[in-house]
Amino acid sequence: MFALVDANNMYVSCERVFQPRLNGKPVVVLSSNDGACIARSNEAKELGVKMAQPWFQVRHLERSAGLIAVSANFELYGDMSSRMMAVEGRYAPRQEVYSIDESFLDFTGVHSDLVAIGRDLRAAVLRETGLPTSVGFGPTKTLAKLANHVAKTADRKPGSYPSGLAQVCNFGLLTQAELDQVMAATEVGAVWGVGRRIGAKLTEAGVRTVLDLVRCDASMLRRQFSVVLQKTLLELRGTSCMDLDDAPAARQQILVSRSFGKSVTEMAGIVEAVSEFASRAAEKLRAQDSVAGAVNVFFLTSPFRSNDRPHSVSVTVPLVRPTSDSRHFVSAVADVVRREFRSGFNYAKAGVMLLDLQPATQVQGELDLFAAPDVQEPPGKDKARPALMAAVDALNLRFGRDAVHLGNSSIASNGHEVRSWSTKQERRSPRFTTRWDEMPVVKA
DNA sequence: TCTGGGGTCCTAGGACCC
DNA sequence: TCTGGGGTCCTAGGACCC
Repeated sequence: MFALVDANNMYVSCERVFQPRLNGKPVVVLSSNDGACIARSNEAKELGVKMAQPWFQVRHLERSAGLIAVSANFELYGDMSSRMMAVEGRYAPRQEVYSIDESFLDFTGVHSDLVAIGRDLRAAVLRETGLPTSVGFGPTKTLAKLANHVAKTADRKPGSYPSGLAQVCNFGLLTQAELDQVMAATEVGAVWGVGRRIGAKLTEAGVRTVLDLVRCDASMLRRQFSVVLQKTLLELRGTSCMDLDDAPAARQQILVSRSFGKSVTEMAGIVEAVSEFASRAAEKLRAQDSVAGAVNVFFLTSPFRSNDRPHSVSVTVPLVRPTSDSRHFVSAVADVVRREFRSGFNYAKAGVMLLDLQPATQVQGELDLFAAPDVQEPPGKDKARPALMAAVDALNLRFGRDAVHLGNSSIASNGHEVRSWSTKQERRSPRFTTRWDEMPVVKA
Protein backbone atom coordinates (compact mmCIF):
# COMPACT_ATOMS: atom_id res chain seq x y z
CA MET A 1 0.00 0.00 0.00
CA PHE A 2 1.28 3.44 -0.94
CA ALA A 3 0.33 6.83 0.43
CA LEU A 4 0.71 10.09 -1.42
CA VAL A 5 0.89 13.14 0.81
CA ASP A 6 0.53 16.46 -0.92
CA ALA A 7 0.39 20.00 0.46
CA ASN A 8 -2.73 21.92 -0.48
CA ASN A 9 -1.85 24.86 -2.74
CA MET A 10 1.74 24.63 -1.44
CA TYR A 11 3.11 28.04 -2.38
CA VAL A 12 0.03 29.93 -1.25
CA SER A 13 -0.02 27.95 2.00
CA CYS A 14 3.65 28.80 2.68
CA GLU A 15 2.85 32.50 2.30
CA ARG A 16 -0.16 32.16 4.58
CA VAL A 17 1.88 30.61 7.38
CA PHE A 18 3.65 33.93 7.84
CA GLN A 19 0.98 36.30 6.55
CA PRO A 20 -2.34 35.38 8.15
CA ARG A 21 -4.00 38.32 6.37
CA LEU A 22 -3.98 36.07 3.29
CA ASN A 23 -6.22 33.47 4.93
CA GLY A 24 -9.62 33.14 3.35
CA LYS A 25 -8.66 35.52 0.52
CA PRO A 26 -8.17 34.71 -3.16
CA VAL A 27 -4.37 34.55 -3.54
CA VAL A 28 -2.07 33.69 -6.43
CA VAL A 29 1.71 33.23 -6.53
CA LEU A 30 3.41 34.63 -9.62
CA SER A 31 6.29 33.15 -11.62
CA SER A 32 9.50 35.09 -12.08
CA ASN A 33 8.95 38.43 -13.80
CA ASP A 34 5.53 38.29 -12.17
CA GLY A 35 4.47 36.79 -15.48
CA ALA A 36 2.05 33.97 -14.79
CA CYS A 37 0.10 32.40 -11.93
CA ILE A 38 1.87 29.27 -10.71
CA ALA A 39 -0.19 28.64 -7.57
CA ARG A 40 -3.73 29.53 -6.60
CA SER A 41 -5.69 29.41 -3.37
CA ASN A 42 -9.07 27.68 -3.55
CA GLU A 43 -10.70 31.11 -3.52
CA ALA A 44 -8.62 32.15 -6.54
CA LYS A 45 -9.56 28.91 -8.33
CA GLU A 46 -13.20 29.77 -7.71
CA LEU A 47 -12.65 33.15 -9.36
CA GLY A 48 -11.66 31.21 -12.47
CA VAL A 49 -7.89 31.82 -12.40
CA LYS A 50 -6.25 29.01 -14.38
CA MET A 51 -2.92 27.34 -13.73
CA ALA A 52 -0.09 29.16 -15.59
CA GLN A 53 -2.46 31.90 -16.68
CA PRO A 54 -0.66 35.16 -17.53
CA TRP A 55 -1.01 37.73 -14.78
CA PHE A 56 -2.06 40.54 -17.09
CA GLN A 57 -5.16 38.52 -18.01
CA VAL A 58 -6.43 38.28 -14.43
CA ARG A 59 -5.00 41.46 -13.01
CA HIS A 60 -8.38 43.20 -13.15
CA LEU A 61 -9.56 40.84 -10.38
CA GLU A 62 -7.32 42.72 -7.94
CA ARG A 63 -9.79 45.58 -7.89
CA SER A 64 -12.99 43.80 -8.72
CA ALA A 65 -12.64 40.73 -6.50
CA GLY A 66 -9.86 41.43 -4.00
CA LEU A 67 -7.42 39.02 -5.65
CA ILE A 68 -3.98 39.23 -4.01
CA ALA A 69 -0.81 38.37 -5.95
CA VAL A 70 2.63 37.70 -4.48
CA SER A 71 5.92 36.98 -6.28
CA ALA A 72 7.31 33.47 -5.92
CA ASN A 73 9.71 33.04 -3.00
CA PHE A 74 11.38 29.73 -3.78
CA GLU A 75 13.87 29.99 -0.96
CA LEU A 76 10.98 30.03 1.50
CA TYR A 77 9.10 27.21 -0.24
CA GLY A 78 12.18 24.99 -0.42
CA ASP A 79 12.87 25.37 3.27
CA MET A 80 9.24 24.78 4.24
CA SER A 81 9.29 21.71 2.01
CA SER A 82 12.23 20.13 3.84
CA ARG A 83 10.53 20.66 7.17
CA MET A 84 7.32 19.10 5.89
CA MET A 85 9.11 16.11 4.34
CA ALA A 86 10.92 15.42 7.60
CA VAL A 87 7.61 15.17 9.47
CA GLU A 88 6.02 12.95 6.82
CA GLY A 89 9.05 10.68 6.76
CA ARG A 90 8.45 9.70 10.37
CA TYR A 91 5.25 7.87 9.45
CA ALA A 92 6.60 5.11 7.20
CA PRO A 93 9.80 3.12 6.83
CA ARG A 94 10.34 4.36 3.29
CA GLN A 95 9.67 7.74 1.73
CA GLU A 96 10.12 9.05 -1.80
CA VAL A 97 10.21 12.82 -1.98
CA TYR A 98 8.58 13.22 -5.37
CA SER A 99 8.36 16.99 -5.69
CA ILE A 100 8.57 20.13 -3.61
CA ASP A 101 5.16 19.39 -2.09
CA GLU A 102 4.56 15.66 -2.52
CA SER A 103 5.97 12.49 -1.05
CA PHE A 104 5.09 8.84 -1.47
CA LEU A 105 5.19 6.68 1.64
CA ASP A 106 5.40 2.88 1.56
CA PHE A 107 2.94 1.20 3.93
CA THR A 108 3.52 -2.32 2.64
CA GLY A 109 2.78 -4.77 5.42
CA VAL A 110 1.24 -2.16 7.70
CA HIS A 111 -2.13 -3.48 8.86
CA SER A 112 -3.20 -0.75 11.23
CA ASP A 113 -5.93 1.75 10.49
CA LEU A 114 -4.41 3.74 7.64
CA VAL A 115 -7.04 6.47 7.76
CA ALA A 116 -6.18 7.09 11.42
CA ILE A 117 -2.48 7.24 10.51
CA GLY A 118 -3.29 9.65 7.71
CA ARG A 119 -5.23 11.95 10.03
CA ASP A 120 -2.46 11.87 12.59
CA LEU A 121 0.11 12.72 9.90
CA ARG A 122 -1.94 15.66 8.65
CA ALA A 123 -2.30 16.99 12.16
CA ALA A 124 1.44 16.68 12.81
CA VAL A 125 2.41 18.48 9.59
CA LEU A 126 -0.09 21.23 10.34
CA ARG A 127 1.12 21.59 13.92
CA GLU A 128 4.82 21.56 13.11
CA THR A 129 4.89 23.56 9.85
CA GLY A 130 1.50 25.25 9.48
CA LEU A 131 0.91 23.58 6.11
CA PRO A 132 -2.39 21.86 5.25
CA THR A 133 -2.07 18.55 3.40
CA SER A 134 -4.17 15.82 1.81
CA VAL A 135 -3.44 12.10 1.97
CA GLY A 136 -4.39 9.38 -0.51
CA PHE A 137 -3.84 5.64 -0.06
CA GLY A 138 -3.83 3.11 -2.89
CA PRO A 139 -2.24 -0.21 -3.85
CA THR A 140 -0.23 1.46 -6.64
CA LYS A 141 1.37 4.87 -6.95
CA THR A 142 -1.08 5.93 -9.64
CA LEU A 143 -4.03 4.93 -7.44
CA ALA A 144 -2.51 6.70 -4.42
CA LYS A 145 -2.24 9.84 -6.57
CA LEU A 146 -5.85 9.45 -7.63
CA ALA A 147 -6.96 8.89 -4.03
CA ASN A 148 -5.11 12.07 -3.12
CA HIS A 149 -6.94 13.93 -5.86
CA VAL A 150 -10.22 12.68 -4.40
CA ALA A 151 -9.15 13.70 -0.88
CA LYS A 152 -8.45 17.20 -2.21
CA THR A 153 -11.59 17.69 -4.26
CA ALA A 154 -14.24 15.71 -2.36
CA ASP A 155 -15.36 18.82 -0.47
CA ARG A 156 -15.94 20.67 -3.69
CA LYS A 157 -17.87 17.86 -5.37
CA PRO A 158 -20.57 16.95 -2.90
CA GLY A 159 -22.74 14.10 -4.08
CA SER A 160 -20.52 12.72 -6.81
CA TYR A 161 -18.21 10.78 -4.47
CA PRO A 162 -19.07 8.47 -1.58
CA SER A 163 -19.01 10.50 1.63
CA GLY A 164 -16.11 10.71 4.07
CA LEU A 165 -13.25 10.82 1.55
CA ALA A 166 -12.17 14.42 2.09
CA GLN A 167 -8.64 15.12 3.38
CA VAL A 168 -7.76 11.44 3.85
CA CYS A 169 -8.92 8.92 1.25
CA ASN A 170 -8.09 5.22 1.38
CA PHE A 171 -9.07 3.36 -1.80
CA GLY A 172 -8.38 0.11 0.04
CA LEU A 173 -11.60 0.54 2.02
CA LEU A 174 -13.87 1.08 -0.98
CA THR A 175 -16.05 -1.61 -2.51
CA GLN A 176 -15.69 -2.18 -6.26
CA ALA A 177 -18.96 -0.31 -6.81
CA GLU A 178 -17.74 2.67 -4.82
CA LEU A 179 -14.41 2.73 -6.66
CA ASP A 180 -16.31 2.65 -9.97
CA GLN A 181 -18.42 5.55 -8.74
CA VAL A 182 -15.29 7.55 -7.91
CA MET A 183 -13.70 6.77 -11.26
CA ALA A 184 -16.86 7.60 -13.16
CA ALA A 185 -17.01 10.99 -11.42
CA THR A 186 -13.38 11.87 -12.25
CA GLU A 187 -12.19 13.23 -15.57
CA VAL A 188 -9.51 11.25 -17.33
CA GLY A 189 -7.23 14.29 -17.30
CA ALA A 190 -6.91 14.01 -13.51
CA VAL A 191 -4.93 10.78 -13.88
CA TRP A 192 -1.18 10.96 -13.24
CA GLY A 193 0.44 10.58 -16.67
CA VAL A 194 -2.48 11.89 -18.71
CA GLY A 195 -1.66 15.45 -19.70
CA ARG A 196 -3.34 17.97 -21.96
CA ARG A 197 -2.48 16.34 -25.26
CA ILE A 198 -3.31 12.76 -24.43
CA GLY A 199 -6.32 13.87 -22.41
CA ALA A 200 -7.76 15.65 -25.43
CA LYS A 201 -7.05 12.70 -27.69
CA LEU A 202 -8.71 10.30 -25.26
CA THR A 203 -11.76 12.51 -24.83
CA GLU A 204 -12.09 12.74 -28.58
CA ALA A 205 -12.13 8.95 -28.70
CA GLY A 206 -14.96 8.89 -26.17
CA VAL A 207 -12.76 8.09 -23.15
CA ARG A 208 -13.93 10.85 -20.83
CA THR A 209 -13.67 9.50 -17.29
CA VAL A 210 -11.17 7.41 -15.38
CA LEU A 211 -13.65 4.54 -15.50
CA ASP A 212 -13.75 4.77 -19.31
CA LEU A 213 -9.95 4.54 -19.34
CA VAL A 214 -9.85 1.56 -16.97
CA ARG A 215 -12.17 -0.29 -19.35
CA CYS A 216 -9.98 0.31 -22.40
CA ASP A 217 -8.06 -2.50 -24.03
CA ALA A 218 -4.44 -2.43 -22.84
CA SER A 219 -2.81 -3.41 -26.12
CA MET A 220 -4.95 -0.89 -27.99
CA LEU A 221 -3.65 1.87 -25.69
CA ARG A 222 -0.10 0.71 -26.27
CA ARG A 223 -0.57 0.77 -30.03
CA GLN A 224 -2.45 4.05 -30.26
CA PHE A 225 -0.56 5.91 -27.53
CA SER A 226 2.49 4.49 -25.79
CA VAL A 227 3.85 1.99 -23.37
CA VAL A 228 3.67 4.75 -20.74
CA LEU A 229 -0.11 4.99 -20.96
CA GLN A 230 -0.38 1.21 -20.94
CA LYS A 231 1.49 1.16 -17.64
CA THR A 232 -0.82 3.83 -16.28
CA LEU A 233 -3.80 1.63 -17.17
CA LEU A 234 -2.30 -1.39 -15.39
CA GLU A 235 -1.63 0.73 -12.33
CA LEU A 236 -5.22 1.98 -12.31
CA ARG A 237 -6.34 -1.66 -12.35
CA GLY A 238 -4.21 -2.35 -9.30
CA THR A 239 -1.10 -3.88 -10.85
CA SER A 240 1.91 -2.04 -9.50
CA CYS A 241 4.36 -1.08 -12.25
CA MET A 242 6.23 1.68 -10.46
CA ASP A 243 8.32 1.06 -7.38
CA LEU A 244 8.88 3.53 -4.63
CA ASP A 245 12.19 5.26 -5.33
CA ASP A 246 13.64 6.34 -2.02
CA ALA A 247 17.19 6.88 -3.28
CA PRO A 248 16.83 9.08 -6.32
CA ALA A 249 19.81 9.07 -8.65
CA ALA A 250 21.86 12.20 -9.20
CA ARG A 251 20.42 14.52 -11.84
CA GLN A 252 21.19 13.73 -15.45
CA GLN A 253 21.15 17.33 -16.54
CA ILE A 254 21.19 20.70 -14.85
CA LEU A 255 19.40 23.67 -16.32
CA VAL A 256 19.45 27.32 -15.32
CA SER A 257 17.33 29.62 -17.45
CA ARG A 258 15.40 32.84 -17.10
CA SER A 259 13.09 35.04 -19.05
CA PHE A 260 14.42 38.57 -19.02
CA GLY A 261 12.68 41.37 -17.15
CA LYS A 262 12.79 43.34 -20.40
CA SER A 263 14.08 42.29 -23.77
CA VAL A 264 17.82 42.36 -24.34
CA THR A 265 19.23 43.68 -27.61
CA GLU A 266 22.94 43.97 -26.81
CA MET A 267 25.48 41.19 -26.90
CA ALA A 268 26.93 42.26 -23.55
CA GLY A 269 23.59 41.65 -21.85
CA ILE A 270 23.35 38.10 -23.16
CA VAL A 271 26.98 37.38 -22.28
CA GLU A 272 26.37 38.58 -18.73
CA ALA A 273 23.22 36.57 -18.31
CA VAL A 274 24.55 33.28 -19.61
CA SER A 275 27.80 33.72 -17.65
CA GLU A 276 25.78 34.02 -14.48
CA PHE A 277 23.57 31.07 -15.41
CA ALA A 278 26.65 28.97 -16.09
CA SER A 279 28.08 29.83 -12.66
CA ARG A 280 24.80 29.01 -10.99
CA ALA A 281 24.54 25.70 -12.86
CA ALA A 282 28.11 24.82 -11.88
CA GLU A 283 27.29 25.41 -8.22
CA LYS A 284 24.41 22.95 -8.48
CA LEU A 285 26.69 20.51 -10.27
CA ARG A 286 29.31 20.64 -7.51
CA ALA A 287 26.61 20.36 -4.86
CA GLN A 288 25.73 16.92 -6.23
CA ASP A 289 29.39 15.98 -6.68
CA SER A 290 29.25 15.57 -10.42
CA VAL A 291 31.14 16.75 -13.44
CA ALA A 292 29.71 17.63 -16.85
CA GLY A 293 31.03 16.55 -20.22
CA ALA A 294 29.18 19.13 -22.28
CA VAL A 295 27.41 22.43 -21.92
CA ASN A 296 24.52 23.81 -23.93
CA VAL A 297 23.66 27.48 -24.18
CA PHE A 298 20.53 28.94 -25.75
CA PHE A 299 18.97 32.37 -26.19
CA LEU A 300 15.84 33.29 -28.09
CA THR A 301 13.23 35.90 -28.85
CA SER A 302 9.75 35.69 -27.35
CA PRO A 303 7.45 33.14 -28.97
CA PHE A 304 4.49 35.28 -27.86
CA ARG A 305 5.40 38.52 -29.57
CA SER A 306 4.22 38.04 -33.12
CA ASN A 307 5.52 41.46 -34.20
CA ASP A 308 9.11 40.55 -33.37
CA ARG A 309 11.29 38.74 -35.85
CA PRO A 310 11.96 35.35 -34.28
CA HIS A 311 15.49 34.14 -33.69
CA SER A 312 16.72 31.27 -31.61
CA VAL A 313 20.21 29.95 -30.94
CA SER A 314 21.02 26.69 -29.19
CA VAL A 315 24.57 25.34 -29.24
CA THR A 316 26.03 22.37 -27.39
CA VAL A 317 29.76 22.49 -26.70
CA PRO A 318 31.59 19.27 -25.80
CA LEU A 319 34.28 19.93 -23.22
CA VAL A 320 37.82 18.72 -23.61
CA ARG A 321 37.40 16.78 -20.39
CA PRO A 322 34.55 16.52 -17.88
CA THR A 323 34.72 19.28 -15.30
CA SER A 324 32.84 21.11 -12.57
CA ASP A 325 34.91 24.28 -12.81
CA SER A 326 32.71 27.32 -13.37
CA ARG A 327 35.38 28.98 -15.47
CA HIS A 328 35.23 26.32 -18.18
CA PHE A 329 31.48 26.64 -18.54
CA VAL A 330 31.50 30.42 -18.41
CA SER A 331 34.14 30.78 -21.09
CA ALA A 332 32.46 28.20 -23.32
CA VAL A 333 29.03 29.84 -23.19
CA ALA A 334 30.40 33.36 -23.58
CA ASP A 335 32.32 32.25 -26.69
CA VAL A 336 29.16 30.86 -28.21
CA VAL A 337 27.26 34.09 -27.63
CA ARG A 338 30.07 36.19 -29.13
CA ARG A 339 30.03 33.96 -32.19
CA GLU A 340 26.28 33.47 -32.67
CA PHE A 341 24.79 36.77 -31.47
CA ARG A 342 22.93 38.77 -34.13
CA SER A 343 21.92 42.33 -33.47
CA GLY A 344 18.47 43.60 -34.33
CA PHE A 345 16.55 41.05 -32.30
CA ASN A 346 14.66 41.43 -29.03
CA TYR A 347 15.92 38.51 -26.98
CA ALA A 348 13.52 37.44 -24.26
CA LYS A 349 15.07 34.41 -22.61
CA ALA A 350 18.33 32.52 -22.23
CA GLY A 351 19.63 29.48 -20.44
CA VAL A 352 22.54 27.13 -19.80
CA MET A 353 22.28 23.36 -19.58
CA LEU A 354 24.98 21.06 -18.23
CA LEU A 355 24.93 17.66 -19.93
CA ASP A 356 26.63 14.27 -19.85
CA LEU A 357 26.85 14.39 -16.07
CA GLN A 358 28.85 11.78 -14.19
CA PRO A 359 30.04 11.35 -10.63
CA ALA A 360 33.18 13.37 -9.97
CA THR A 361 34.77 10.26 -8.49
CA GLN A 362 34.32 8.17 -11.62
CA VAL A 363 35.89 10.30 -14.27
CA GLN A 364 37.33 8.33 -17.14
CA GLY A 365 41.10 8.43 -17.30
CA GLU A 366 42.59 9.71 -20.53
CA LEU A 367 45.46 9.02 -22.85
CA ASP A 368 45.81 12.47 -24.30
CA LEU A 369 48.01 11.96 -27.35
CA PHE A 370 46.24 14.35 -29.67
CA ALA A 371 45.37 17.38 -27.60
CA ALA A 372 46.63 20.57 -29.14
CA PRO A 373 49.41 22.27 -27.17
CA ASP A 374 47.11 25.11 -26.11
CA VAL A 375 44.71 22.79 -24.34
CA GLN A 376 47.43 20.83 -22.61
CA GLU A 377 47.93 22.12 -19.15
CA PRO A 378 50.83 21.79 -16.79
CA PRO A 379 50.52 18.88 -14.40
CA GLY A 380 49.16 19.88 -11.04
CA LYS A 381 47.01 22.69 -12.33
CA ASP A 382 43.90 20.53 -12.32
CA LYS A 383 44.42 19.72 -8.70
CA ALA A 384 44.03 23.35 -7.71
CA ARG A 385 40.61 23.61 -9.27
CA PRO A 386 38.42 21.65 -6.90
CA ALA A 387 39.96 23.56 -3.99
CA LEU A 388 39.35 26.93 -5.63
CA MET A 389 35.75 26.14 -6.49
CA ALA A 390 35.15 24.61 -3.06
CA ALA A 391 36.42 27.82 -1.50
CA VAL A 392 34.10 29.90 -3.70
CA ASP A 393 31.14 27.72 -2.74
CA ALA A 394 32.00 27.91 0.96
CA LEU A 395 32.34 31.71 0.87
CA ASN A 396 29.03 32.12 -0.91
CA LEU A 397 27.33 29.80 1.51
CA ARG A 398 28.66 31.74 4.47
CA PHE A 399 28.43 35.32 3.23
CA GLY A 400 25.52 35.07 0.84
CA ARG A 401 25.09 34.28 -2.80
CA ASP A 402 27.49 36.21 -5.01
CA ALA A 403 29.84 37.24 -2.24
CA VAL A 404 32.43 35.89 -4.67
CA HIS A 405 31.87 35.50 -8.37
CA LEU A 406 33.77 35.28 -11.62
CA GLY A 407 35.02 38.47 -13.22
CA ASN A 408 32.87 38.42 -16.30
CA SER A 409 29.55 37.35 -14.86
CA SER A 410 27.23 40.32 -14.37
CA ILE A 411 30.03 42.87 -14.63
CA ALA A 412 30.21 44.75 -17.92
CA SER A 413 33.50 45.73 -19.53
CA ASN A 414 33.29 49.21 -18.02
CA GLY A 415 33.12 47.71 -14.58
CA HIS A 416 29.52 48.63 -13.90
CA GLU A 417 26.92 46.05 -13.19
CA VAL A 418 24.37 46.12 -15.95
CA ARG A 419 22.00 43.22 -15.39
CA SER A 420 19.53 44.63 -17.86
CA TRP A 421 18.18 41.09 -18.03
CA SER A 422 17.33 40.83 -14.35
CA THR A 423 13.99 39.36 -13.53
CA LYS A 424 11.28 41.42 -11.97
CA GLN A 425 9.87 40.41 -8.57
CA GLU A 426 7.92 43.26 -7.13
CA ARG A 427 5.84 41.39 -4.61
CA ARG A 428 8.21 38.92 -2.98
CA SER A 429 7.68 38.14 0.68
CA PRO A 430 10.61 38.01 3.14
CA ARG A 431 12.59 34.76 3.32
CA PHE A 432 11.25 34.21 6.81
CA THR A 433 13.02 30.96 7.63
CA THR A 434 16.39 31.20 5.90
CA ARG A 435 17.69 34.78 6.37
CA TRP A 436 18.49 36.23 9.77
CA ASP A 437 17.65 39.74 8.63
CA GLU A 438 14.29 38.70 7.21
CA MET A 439 13.00 36.78 10.20
CA PRO A 440 9.55 37.73 11.40
CA VAL A 441 9.56 40.01 14.44
CA VAL A 442 7.16 39.40 17.29
CA LYS A 443 5.95 42.64 18.79
CA ALA A 444 4.96 42.63 22.44
C1' DT B 1 2.74 46.41 -22.56
C1' DC B 2 2.42 42.01 -19.97
C1' DT B 3 2.96 34.64 -21.06
C1' DG B 4 7.83 30.28 -15.41
C1' DG B 5 11.59 27.19 -14.45
C1' DG B 6 13.38 22.70 -13.85
C1' DG B 7 13.18 18.12 -14.67
C1' DT B 8 12.15 12.89 -16.73
C1' DC B 9 11.13 9.30 -20.13
C1' DC B 10 10.00 7.38 -24.75
C1' DT B 11 10.13 7.13 -29.77
C1' DA B 12 11.45 7.63 -34.47
C1' DG B 13 14.84 8.09 -37.65
C1' DG B 14 19.48 8.41 -39.30
C1' DA B 15 24.32 7.03 -39.15
C1' DC B 16 27.06 3.47 -38.75
C1' DC B 17 28.74 -1.35 -37.94
C1' DC B 18 29.54 -6.22 -39.63
C1' DT C 1 14.85 -9.00 -63.63
C1' DC C 2 17.66 -8.71 -59.68
C1' DT C 3 19.23 -4.50 -54.68
C1' DG C 4 20.40 -8.28 -47.01
C1' DG C 5 19.65 -8.64 -42.32
C1' DG C 6 20.47 -7.52 -37.86
C1' DG C 7 22.21 -4.70 -34.60
C1' DT C 8 23.85 -0.29 -31.73
C1' DC C 9 24.23 4.46 -30.74
C1' DC C 10 22.93 9.18 -30.99
C1' DT C 11 19.82 13.03 -31.44
C1' DA C 12 15.73 15.71 -31.82
C1' DG C 13 11.30 16.16 -30.62
C1' DG C 14 7.28 15.30 -28.06
C1' DA C 15 4.88 13.86 -24.21
C1' DC C 16 4.57 14.09 -19.25
C1' DC C 17 5.38 15.87 -14.20
C1' DC C 18 5.24 19.79 -10.49
